[in-house]
Amino acid sequence: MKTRRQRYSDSTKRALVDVAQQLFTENGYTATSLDAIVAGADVTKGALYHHFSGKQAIFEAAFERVESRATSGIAEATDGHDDPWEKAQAGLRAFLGAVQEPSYRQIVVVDGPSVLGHERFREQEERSTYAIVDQIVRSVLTSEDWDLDEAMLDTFTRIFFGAMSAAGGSVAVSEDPAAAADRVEAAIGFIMAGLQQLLETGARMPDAGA
Amino acid sequence: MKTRRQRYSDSTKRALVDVAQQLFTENGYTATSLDAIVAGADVTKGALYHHFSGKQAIFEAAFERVESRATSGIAEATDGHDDPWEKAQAGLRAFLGAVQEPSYRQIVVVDGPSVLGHERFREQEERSTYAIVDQIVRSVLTSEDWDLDEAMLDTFTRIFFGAMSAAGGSVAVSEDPAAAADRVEAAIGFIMAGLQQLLETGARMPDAGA
DNA sequence: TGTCGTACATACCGTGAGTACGTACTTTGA
DNA sequence: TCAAAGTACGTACTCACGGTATGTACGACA
Repeated sequence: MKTRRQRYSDSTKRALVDVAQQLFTENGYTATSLDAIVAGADVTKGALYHHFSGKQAIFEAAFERVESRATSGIAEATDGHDDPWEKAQAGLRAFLGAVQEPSYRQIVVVDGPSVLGHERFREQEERSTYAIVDQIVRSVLTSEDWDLDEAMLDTFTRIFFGAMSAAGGSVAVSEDPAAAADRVEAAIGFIMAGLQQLLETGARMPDAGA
Repeated sequence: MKTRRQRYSDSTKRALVDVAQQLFTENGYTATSLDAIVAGADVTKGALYHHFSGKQAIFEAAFERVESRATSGIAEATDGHDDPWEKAQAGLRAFLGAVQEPSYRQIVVVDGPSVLGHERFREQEERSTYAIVDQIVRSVLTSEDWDLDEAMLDTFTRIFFGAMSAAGGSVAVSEDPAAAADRVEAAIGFIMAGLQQLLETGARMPDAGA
């Protein structure tokens, strides 16, 4: 049972993150001042510094919210598909959609690494969108007929995650995003099909541990 | 013929970029003050603002230098190979090496997008490392026996470029970079081999224009 | 009903990017 | 050769912004 005080508190905190997310999305991190955020939320710096330890902290709150929304969106899209291949298709489509959202592009892709730092950024990603991609890649590249060791599966996930992120970014700036997204889906589908075929024919990795 | 004044001028400018690159690499963009840069170069802010329009401009100078060094390093590695496949192997290896350099990781990968902005960042990349990757991908994925249209080749380049960047980043933070690099090379080689095999057997893209 | 902690507001400080202006030196033209 | 002009800086300052220190009102709880 939330007390009345807590409800007020929660609402101002939510208002702060709301405004922060919007301003960070529109102007980027450095061009967004705390004064603008507290003005937009109709509070003062005292309130902000009561709820957050500083600018980076409120950015991270917005970051987590955006990542979380993207993650649940993708998870929702993959649910209901049992076939790994269909699941991958649906996930890829949802991923490409999520990456095109302005908030995601600016807060996660552009400002995320520099504000949070590389390792903290990776931590955040690894327990959200990356985790989903990892799961999908594993289900598609794993079978009774062949096996890849753990390190190699990780490598493939990294590669596909990077490929999809970059592709998503190019889709977003394309003049015909729908067509670009179709091309990306086709290309990645093609790549996965080639991989499966190679694995089925029992091809060995080209000197993986040289 | 350079006048004496110009030589002095050039040397201070070079000194400024030298120090800037080092400090940006060590501390990141925002944590590097212009005062620290001019102190390291033994000049004053007047000198800096005479040569550069501001902090972003001197960052961009450092950025271009780092990108240029990476580009020439990769180009050097691919030269001398005539076979597209060997060229791709050498280029990939050089790319993975370049991405591991601290200056490249911090200035280009981490701070680049947020400081320069997404579109300006893309411009810079497109005329340096991206151009090389594009060339290599084209040479490997083009043959007399099959053809991909221009847009599809672009898509593949984007995908491979993103894959290699992400993979390079993970190689750099790995505890055994050499082994990680080997795995990445193997994985990408595997992907390319699968693609070639699919193309040779005349497989069509899975509904590319659906 | 008093007191204690929470949820803010207000006033202030320090840092750092950017600017205005001064100055020495060097090239250029008569 | 000597003034005039432009270049390559140095010095001193402003201002915006992140952060802090301190005050205060109000709900919870005894």
